[in-house]
Amino acid sequence: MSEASIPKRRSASEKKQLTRDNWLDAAAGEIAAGGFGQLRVLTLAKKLGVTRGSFYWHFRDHEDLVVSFLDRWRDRRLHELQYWEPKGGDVETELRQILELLLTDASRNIRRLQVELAVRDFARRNEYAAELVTQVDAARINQNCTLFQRLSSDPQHVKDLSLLLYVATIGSQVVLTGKKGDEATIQRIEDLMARVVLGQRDEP
Amino acid sequence: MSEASIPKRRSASEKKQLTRDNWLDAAAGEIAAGGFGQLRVLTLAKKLGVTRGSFYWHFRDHEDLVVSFLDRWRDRRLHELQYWEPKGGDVETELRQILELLLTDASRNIRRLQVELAVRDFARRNEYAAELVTQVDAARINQNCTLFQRLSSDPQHVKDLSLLLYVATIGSQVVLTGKKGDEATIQRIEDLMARVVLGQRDEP
DNA sequence: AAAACTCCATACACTGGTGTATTGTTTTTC
DNA sequence: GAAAAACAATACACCAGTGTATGGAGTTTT
Repeated sequence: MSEASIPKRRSASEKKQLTRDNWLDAAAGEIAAGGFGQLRVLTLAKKLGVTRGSFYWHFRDHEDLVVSFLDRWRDRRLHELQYWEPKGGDVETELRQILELLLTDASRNIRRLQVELAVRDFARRNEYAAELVTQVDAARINQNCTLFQRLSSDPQHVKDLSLLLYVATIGSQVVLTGKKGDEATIQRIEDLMARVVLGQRDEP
Repeated sequence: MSEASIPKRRSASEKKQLTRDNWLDAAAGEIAAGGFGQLRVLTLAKKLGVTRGSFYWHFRDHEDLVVSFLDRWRDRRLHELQYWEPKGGDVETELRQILELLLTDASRNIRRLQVELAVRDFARRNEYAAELVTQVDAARINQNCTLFQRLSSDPQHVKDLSLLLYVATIGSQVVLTGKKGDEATIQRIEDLMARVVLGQRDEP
């Protein structure tokens, strides 16, 4: 596999040849909608306007697709963390930024959220997926520690706070599944969370 | 057909006749292990030592099984709430009890937890399941409001606190998926959560 | 004890999905 | 511009699973 390959194909409905990534993108749609259990090669092919003959050229089999998808997901989730570096400012605004990123922004990108929940669910019965999810979780939790270090000097307390923030955001994403009043609710959680965390300023 | 050579009924083990609930219990196992997508009539029958002929006497079809299972789940989750009524005592011990119930206890009962997560996941692509989950969520969140009313006089703040506690517990259950060090981690979240909530005592 | 009811087995028709092999059609590359 | 490589269609063999029809075997009712 040489790099320097500029994918110049965009298949909407015209007859352009597909790439591995096109299949993975299509898979993302299916996974977001129905989870890994509903991921069908046949459906994907139909969606892409080709037959399964194409699929089995790009992928060894169904499992290859799943593993490739998971790998790409992990890589992207880890890579995007570098863009979330705190922009500076005082602790409160920085916290606000992170909260908005984790809660409000995340809840808007429903496709991405659906995929994440699907991966998480799949991880409960798939060793490999579980491993990747663990990596991503650890990286994300670790990410926020740098912020919380400015709130407390106790390293254990810092880790706990970061973890609490993380489980709260994940829980929000699981419970508030795109209903109507969820936007406002998430906003309230965000506010409360900020209040709660700032109330934890060094007092062990 | 020669005269009875192989004992047909309860051939391997002394089996009484099955009831609808037996099938639902078996379904719970499958759902906990693989989610609703992996729920197979054939597998269930094999597990129960019978053939599908039995199933189609107890249930109209596969969907009937799913709906029945969901209904039973909802009923049980709503019903059990009445046993979680606060036993009295001061606010702190009461909060401790609830936290222990929601976090530590819940994480021990992994079968129950697996089913709940599976139902939640299924709810993302099934209207009916989504409706039931919403009911259960609302009931549980409402449950804790009575406690938090003793912490704050602002009804909105009470609801927010209850919601935060709830999403944090759900998030914990999703993230901490039965790994090794999770017991201790959950304990720490429990402590921190208590600290955080008590720190929210009426301060407008 | 015969009838009736309850529960389960067997056999069959059918659907939807995977994977493989072979051939056909585009693009690259030389 | 022809050979080679990349991509896709077609046909096939082959499951795994659902649902139905029907015929039992056990149990209860009359």
